[in-house]
Amino acid sequence: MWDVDFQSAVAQAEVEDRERDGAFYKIRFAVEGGRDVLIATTRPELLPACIAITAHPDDDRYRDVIGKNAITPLFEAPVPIIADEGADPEKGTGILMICTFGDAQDVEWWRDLGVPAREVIARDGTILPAPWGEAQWGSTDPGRAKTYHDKLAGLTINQARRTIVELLDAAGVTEGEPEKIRRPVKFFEKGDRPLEFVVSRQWFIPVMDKKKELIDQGRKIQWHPDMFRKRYEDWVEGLNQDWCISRQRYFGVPIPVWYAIKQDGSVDYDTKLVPAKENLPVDPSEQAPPGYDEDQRDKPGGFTGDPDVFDTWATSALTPIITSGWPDDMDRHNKLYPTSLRPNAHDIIRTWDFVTITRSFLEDGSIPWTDVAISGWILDPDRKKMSKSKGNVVVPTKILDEYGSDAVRYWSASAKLGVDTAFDNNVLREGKRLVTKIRNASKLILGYEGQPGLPSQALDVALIGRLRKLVVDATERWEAWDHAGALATTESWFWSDLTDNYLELSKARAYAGDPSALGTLLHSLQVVLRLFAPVLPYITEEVWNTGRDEPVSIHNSAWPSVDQMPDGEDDGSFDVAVYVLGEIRRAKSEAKVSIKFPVARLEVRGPSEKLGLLRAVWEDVMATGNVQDHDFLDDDSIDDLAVAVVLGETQDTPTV
RNA sequence: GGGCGGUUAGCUCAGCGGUAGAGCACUGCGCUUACAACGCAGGGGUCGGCGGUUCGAACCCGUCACCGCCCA
Repeated sequence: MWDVDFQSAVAQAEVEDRERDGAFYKIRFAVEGGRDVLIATTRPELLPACIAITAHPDDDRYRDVIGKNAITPLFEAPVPIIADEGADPEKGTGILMICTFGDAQDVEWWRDLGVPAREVIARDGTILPAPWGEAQWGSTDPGRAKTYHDKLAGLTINQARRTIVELLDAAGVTEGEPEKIRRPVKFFEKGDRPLEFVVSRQWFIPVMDKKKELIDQGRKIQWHPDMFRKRYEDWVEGLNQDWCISRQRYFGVPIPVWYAIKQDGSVDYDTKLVPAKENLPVDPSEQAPPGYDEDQRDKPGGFTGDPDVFDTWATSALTPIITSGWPDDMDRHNKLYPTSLRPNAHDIIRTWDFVTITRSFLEDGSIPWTDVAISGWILDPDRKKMSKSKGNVVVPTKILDEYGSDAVRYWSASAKLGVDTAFDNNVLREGKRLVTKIRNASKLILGYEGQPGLPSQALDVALIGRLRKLVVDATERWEAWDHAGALATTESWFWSDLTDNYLELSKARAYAGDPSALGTLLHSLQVVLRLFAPVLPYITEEVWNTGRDEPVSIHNSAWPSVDQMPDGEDDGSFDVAVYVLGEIRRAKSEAKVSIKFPVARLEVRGPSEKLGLLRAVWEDVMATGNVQDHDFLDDDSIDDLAVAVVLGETQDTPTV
């Protein structure tokens, strides 16, 4: 496939289908022996390249003409009418022309039928002149064919289409108005002109015969999420061309091949001159092949260099092999390869992932990575794909300046692997908020004075128990490739358990220098900082080193493990404390008084078991709620604690 | 046309068999000595529709609709 604008071949992986308006033109072909047929085509300008006509074998309308010859209008070329299941009876008139080269299907037919090639489209996208009457250009009236063809030669494809339709109309062989249709047209993914099939010399890596092996290679790799492995397999399964690796571009790695030039001055492409492996890399436009001198370049009996370069993908595909030291440091290579992780979005599975897997397989049968992590796209707020040309993109430097680097990392880490997410400034704000919260909470914890000890008080032991659960949970999520879940569970514990509740409940004791409270606070901070560290590297590093004489990076510290933590078990006292404190807070909120407002008397009624838990943490609840007097009433007839809050005298009557 | 995702509070998204969640937005209160770029409290959802399995379904199965992606 050839891009007229880029003047280069492109590979299947770089091609995308785009819906475009088109039309079926209906053209009448005479059939030898009487009747005629009306073929439908979207590309009438390819009529001179018509080499056969085909209809579905089960299509009764055309069964009688299969095997006969038809005559192309204007050019009077006899072409065979063949039956092929690739012809869709539902489309157009059900009978169509096969040309060199309209599309991939045409190329296939051309190969299968072994009919001559009639090349009409030049590499610059114009119509080539044709030697009607000679070898492959058979016609019952070469003079007439040439006359028509001359009117087309040199025109662009679009001009030629208009011109030939006029000529056909004038000849009275079209029928009715063209039928408007939408149909997919192949484009180079970075181009904006339809691709053409042209005849050119290119280098290919055979992959069509290795589909099974390449799918097997994909199965040796862990895909996260696994559904994207299927995406890869579908792509390999659907390949219909070998991998075209040569490009006609200014830059790139030169293809290290020369060709001999015959005595008559023509290039002998069958005599390839290849450099010795140890002499690579080689630039055939600068260097001469073995056994030749530079002054023999482009001369009869001399040589010429291959002018092409490798496709970007063909060279990029070496990345995991090269970064691990190949071929100079094979010890390092053997140690580091296959590499562990390839992260990319789902749109380049067919490029990066495919070509790299293919390249490694061809090199030594290896896989390039053990794991592939496929991220979703960040869509614009209207859930449309971001694109530079549409301008609906996020400018990284702008959000980095506005929210900070940790907040941007928070935002990207919040998106679940493989899930497309609409861009939302609020997530960045949330990240920035979290960073601020971590800084403030750390300031409080590190600002306490006193000697930290092991957690011994009921509330402290319970918090450590909950922290142990968090460590297990977050670790499991990381190991399951769920970074978003690990972050969410860590953030939830930090915000809810630690700052909203424990920091408040522990204040009285912490300000008094209670070793159990101080030890619990410091340990909790050290653990939660390390859980946050992969996502928030800067704030965690900053806090980690606060007060240290010799900075030590948190990113070199060990991941938290429950084996390294103080004992602790959540016996339910934490929830009881939070519940009773919540009742006090609500009563004050409903009374529209400050959170500091004294509770004259608190009456708690409920099962003795829960009252027991409350008694264990009562000192903390009482101090936090500013409770002056209390009464606990055993009542095993109810399941939950019932809390009655009697507020003290107000100095100012609150307005309601 | 085939395949794969998605559809949960106004918005962005978690949850994926056991009493509906978070942040933002909204309402009320509160400058409480970590934090007003904040805190506390509160309102708001028959988890796209319809069937089925189950003691029990947002979650499993079937089907339809709509959105998106990949491939023809």
